[in-house]
Amino acid sequence: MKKKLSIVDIANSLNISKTTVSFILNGRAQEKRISDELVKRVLQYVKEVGYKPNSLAKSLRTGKSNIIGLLVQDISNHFFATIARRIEDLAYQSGYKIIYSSTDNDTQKTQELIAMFRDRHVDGYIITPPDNIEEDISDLIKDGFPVVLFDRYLPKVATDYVVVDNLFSTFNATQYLIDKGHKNIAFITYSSIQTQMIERLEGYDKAIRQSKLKPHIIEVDFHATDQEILKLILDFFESHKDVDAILFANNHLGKCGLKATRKAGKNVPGDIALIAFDDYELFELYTPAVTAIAQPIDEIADNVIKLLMERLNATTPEEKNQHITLATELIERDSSR
Amino acid sequence: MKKKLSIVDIANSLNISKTTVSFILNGRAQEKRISDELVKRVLQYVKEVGYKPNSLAKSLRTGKSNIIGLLVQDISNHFFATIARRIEDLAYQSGYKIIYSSTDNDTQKTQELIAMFRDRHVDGYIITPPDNIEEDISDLIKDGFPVVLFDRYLPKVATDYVVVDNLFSTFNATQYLIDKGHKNIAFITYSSIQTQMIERLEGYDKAIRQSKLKPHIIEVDFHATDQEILKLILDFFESHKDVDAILFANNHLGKCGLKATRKAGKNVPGDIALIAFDDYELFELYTPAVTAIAQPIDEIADNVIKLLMERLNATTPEEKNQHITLATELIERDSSR
DNA sequence: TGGTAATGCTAAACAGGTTTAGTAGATAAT
DNA sequence: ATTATCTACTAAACCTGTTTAGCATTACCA
Repeated sequence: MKKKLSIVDIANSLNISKTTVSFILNGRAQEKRISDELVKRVLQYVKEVGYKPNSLAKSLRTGKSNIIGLLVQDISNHFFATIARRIEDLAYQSGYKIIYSSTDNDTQKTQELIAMFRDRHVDGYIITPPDNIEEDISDLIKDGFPVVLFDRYLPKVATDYVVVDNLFSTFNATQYLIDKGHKNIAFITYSSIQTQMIERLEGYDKAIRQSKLKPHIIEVDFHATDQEILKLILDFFESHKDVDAILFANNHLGKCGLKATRKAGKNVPGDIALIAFDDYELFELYTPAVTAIAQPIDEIADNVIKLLMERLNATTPEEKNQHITLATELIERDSSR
Repeated sequence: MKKKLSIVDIANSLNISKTTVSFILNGRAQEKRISDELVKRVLQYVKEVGYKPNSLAKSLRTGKSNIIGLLVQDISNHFFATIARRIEDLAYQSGYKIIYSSTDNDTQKTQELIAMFRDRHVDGYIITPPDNIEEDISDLIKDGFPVVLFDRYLPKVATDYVVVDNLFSTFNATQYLIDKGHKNIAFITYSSIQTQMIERLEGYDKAIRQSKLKPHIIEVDFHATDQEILKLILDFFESHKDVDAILFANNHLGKCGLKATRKAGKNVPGDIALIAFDDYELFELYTPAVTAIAQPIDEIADNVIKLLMERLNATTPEEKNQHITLATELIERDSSR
């Protein structure tokens, strides 16, 4: 176990001061009038012995870490995992590392994670906020940290965020079902006060109202198990034999819905048409293939990183917040024909 | 933006030395003979003002970070995402945080990530090693860092690891197909020198040989796109009309295989029986439901953390390595009946 | 009563960088 | 000749903790 080199070792070996080494390694040689000859000697030697500055010491002094904290609802969910993966790659290209963790939509856990990130001096935050986290996010912003939210936003907190046009997405999908002649269209969602869920409900509601149809809304508790969701849907089928189409508010509910329709022996789309929010590998291969509202995953990640990088590179704190709303795409497959 | 408190602020406010504060906060009060009365006062005050020690400074001095570095092949893959998620939860319970990143099976990227982890003073490593990473892992171990591998191992490097019984898994699945009367069983795998892939191939090969059947092996390049894999399989169908069963070496190949059989218009399991390695949500809902070799995801995560914690808590470096091999389960569904 | 031990606490060094303030010597300006 | 300016560096402070070594007191014992 060879001992790690420190900047002092480098300075001593070259008989110069560590200050000089530090200036050179941080590209401030010109500014500090270090001779080109010495700069060359130092860089050469540093490369030769493979010296890497200790980033803890660096962060301790500068307060910067080149690390971005990413908090997603659940990293084992395909939607978040894919976005996280792309954000990781993009950040890496800009010289930033990512630390990520899952919030589980749990406020307390999220608070602890934010505390840990602060403690670790992360330079910026990317968050899918759970409920009641407004104050913690506000504190971050007040203390000057760049924060970008995505998937949903906090109406009471002024931040940058990237979302999709949820209202139009479900409005459009519902209208599509209406145009196909469906009269009793149900909407299965989580009971949630998060913006994305509220907007999706509103989109459905708007289309239903416009056509003067009767709304059928099932709200599932966020903590319900798959079994419970399944039962809820089956019971709904039992009590609403006339329902001829269902729109699911996210991919997990969609998956449970597929199991339920199968279990109920319903013919899709003959007895009942289905549309899910969030496309999913499963949906293309399912029989029948499932129509889905696809979110632009790559674009979401690209814009999140873009906003964050702008803030990180800004010399003066930008007052104005940027809100990016991306379009979704209704991918028509057999389950709704 | 209120300035963060430091240990000096605490010490000054209480008119005592920061050494005392440090001892108390690290539970060394008894050992250092600090009076109970003072301990109480300090703890009370610290709690009151919400002081949290700066962990960068702490890590800088102690060399410990309470962070575990987790390197998986691809965090957007369901198998790894689920394991990562559980490892995160378990580590959290033991007071450790996780930093994770995807290796992409890319040796250079992995080397850079290991360097970054070292730099950040992570206390231990959990890795699914890519090819040619033996030296870097050996260096970690030589330098005294706890390292646990999973999913695969490095025959030339003495480490702890957690794997599944790959050989028996594919042997068993192949034998199962043979017992069902299949005569021309193909095995689709990646051309890989990684232990898990080699063992899976061996298991298939052993069963085929024992029954004196003819092996049909398709090796796909790791970097092949889904389109290329699809084409490869379709071409294989074209040139091997007699194949009546396929065993896929992992879940991704399984998914491509499903698309291919559908595209080729094959009847499953009538024309061809299918078994995939790694269970997958998709497989249960597919028509017909896909038989799969399920890995014990939770158990893998549990054992990985167990081994790592043992090393982290050990006072003397343990010489002996622990190798844990877990059983898989063949989940029989319609695609192989 | 003098020496040892225990008690309760602290000054200073340290980890490894960055940054501020400044210095010695050469050159230019007055 | 003296002062100002520039060049090329550097000493020391700083970031915020932990750890080592040690210093007054008081207590104990022969």
